[in-house]
Amino acid sequence: MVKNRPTARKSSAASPRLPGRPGADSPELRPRLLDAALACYVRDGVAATSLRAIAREADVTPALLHYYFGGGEQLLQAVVEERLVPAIDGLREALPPEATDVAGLVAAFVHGIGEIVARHPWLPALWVREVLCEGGALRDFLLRRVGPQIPVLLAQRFAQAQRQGALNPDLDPRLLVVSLIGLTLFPAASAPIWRSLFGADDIDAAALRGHTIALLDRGLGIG
Amino acid sequence: MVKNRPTARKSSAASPRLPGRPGADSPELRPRLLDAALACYVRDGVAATSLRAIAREADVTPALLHYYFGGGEQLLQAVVEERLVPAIDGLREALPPEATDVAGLVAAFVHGIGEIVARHPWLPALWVREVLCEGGALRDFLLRRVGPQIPVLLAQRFAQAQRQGALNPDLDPRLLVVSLIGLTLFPAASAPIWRSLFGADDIDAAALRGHTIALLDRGLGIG
DNA sequence: TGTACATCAGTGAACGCGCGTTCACTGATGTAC
DNA sequence: TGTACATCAGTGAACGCGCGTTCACTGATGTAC
Repeated sequence: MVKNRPTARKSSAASPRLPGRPGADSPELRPRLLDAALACYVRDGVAATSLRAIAREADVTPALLHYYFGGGEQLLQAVVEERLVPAIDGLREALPPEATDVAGLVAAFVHGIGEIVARHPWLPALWVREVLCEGGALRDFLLRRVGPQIPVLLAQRFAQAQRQGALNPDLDPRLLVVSLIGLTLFPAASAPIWRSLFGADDIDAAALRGHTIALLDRGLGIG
Repeated sequence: MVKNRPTARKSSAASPRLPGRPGADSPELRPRLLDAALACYVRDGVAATSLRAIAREADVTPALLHYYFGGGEQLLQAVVEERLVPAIDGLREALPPEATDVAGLVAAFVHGIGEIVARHPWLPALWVREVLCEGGALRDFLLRRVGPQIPVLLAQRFAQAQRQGALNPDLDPRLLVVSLIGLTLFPAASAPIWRSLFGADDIDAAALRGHTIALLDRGLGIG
C-alpha cells in the first residue's frame, strides 16, 4: 500500500496543517507526464505502450510514474479524464442545444469536429483506433460516457426530423450518425495517409469541411 | 542460421529427391497458424500481439511458430500476403474496369466493400485500426501496394467525370475517395459499437448498403 | 535568528515474469539394399 | 520381405532482455522553539 501518493493526498482537502514540509509536488510535472503518456498512446497505441516507454518520453524514472499514478491502468484513466473528456466536451457544447433544422445540426457537427481536430490534432487517430479495438479501454469509455450523450441524441433528432419530412426518407437516422463520424473523424484520422497518397498538400481543413458539407448536402449529383 | 525451415525448403523447388524422409509438414498446419495469428491481430492489435499469444491461440509451441516463419515480423508478412492481399484483390476485381458513370462506379465500390466484409468480417477493423497506426506494418503496405491501385485510380476517374460535368463540382475527387472509405469500411469496422449503442439489431448488411447509397445519391435532402 | 527535527517528493536497485529466440535433441517416416 | 540407416518436422529447456512493481532510502524544505 502506497501511502503518500500525490493524487491521494490532494484529494483529502481538509487535512490540518501538520508540522514538516507541506506537500507541493511541482505543478508542471503531472501535466507533463500526462502529455508524454498521450504522445505514446497516439504514436504506438495504448496496448503497445509500456510504462517505461512513457517514462523515457517524459525523461523520468518508471518509479516516478508509478508514484504519481499508481500504475499503467490508472495513468490511462487519468489521461482519459483530463485530456479526452475535456476535448470531447468541446464537441457536445458546439452542438446547438435546441431543436434546429437538420442542415444546421449537421453543419454544427462538422464544424465542431473540425475545431476539435484543430485544437487536439492527436484525437481522431487515437479515438478511431482505440475505439475499434475489441479490448480497448477507450471502447468502454465511449459506450458509457460519450455514446449516450452525443450519438444517441443526434440519432433522436434525425429521427424526429425525418418524421416531419425534413430528411431524406431513405436514410436510417442511426446510421446517419455513423456516416457523419465516418465523414469527419475518419478523414481527419487518416489525413497523413491520403495526403501522402494523393500528394494533397493543397487540401486544408476548410477544403475538407467544404467537401464534406457539399457531399452531405447534395450527394454526388450536380444539383 | 536456421537451415531447414519449411518456407525455405519449399521455395527451392528443383531439389533432387534425396534419400531419407521427404519433407511433408502437415498441409493443414500452416494455414491454421496464419488463422491464429490473424485472430490475435484482429482481437488485440498487431503491436500488442506476442508470438507466444499466437502460439497459445493455435495450441502450438512458440518454437514451432519460429520454425515455420522465422519470427514475428515474417509471420505478419505471411499473414499480409496470404490473407490480406487476396481479400483486397477481391475488391479491385469488383470494380468495373472500363469507364463507367460515377453512380455505377460508386455503387460497385459500395457493393464490393459489402461483399468483402461479408466474406472476411475481420478485415475492416484490422484495416482501419492498423492503417491509422503511425508505425504500423500495414500502413506501409497500404501506401505501396493498395493505394496506387484503388484509391488513386478512383480519384482519377472521379476527376474525369467532374470535368465532364457528371459530378457535383463542389466535391474534391480525392477527398471523395476518402469519404467513400469513411462511409463503408469505417461503419463496417465499428458495427459492434453502434449496434450496441443503438440496440440496432435490425440493421443488416443490405440496410447499411441502402442507407449509404441513398446518402451518396442525394445527401440529406428529401429530393 | 539559529538549531534540531519532521516531512515527503522523488530515486536506484532489485524482484519475478513473460517475451522472442536458440539449439541440441527426438522419433516417425522415408529410402537403400 | 526385413533390416539398417538417413532425413527432418517438431520439441523442451534454456538464454538474455525489457517489463511493471516494490521498497528502503535520500535530501531539500518546511515547522517548532
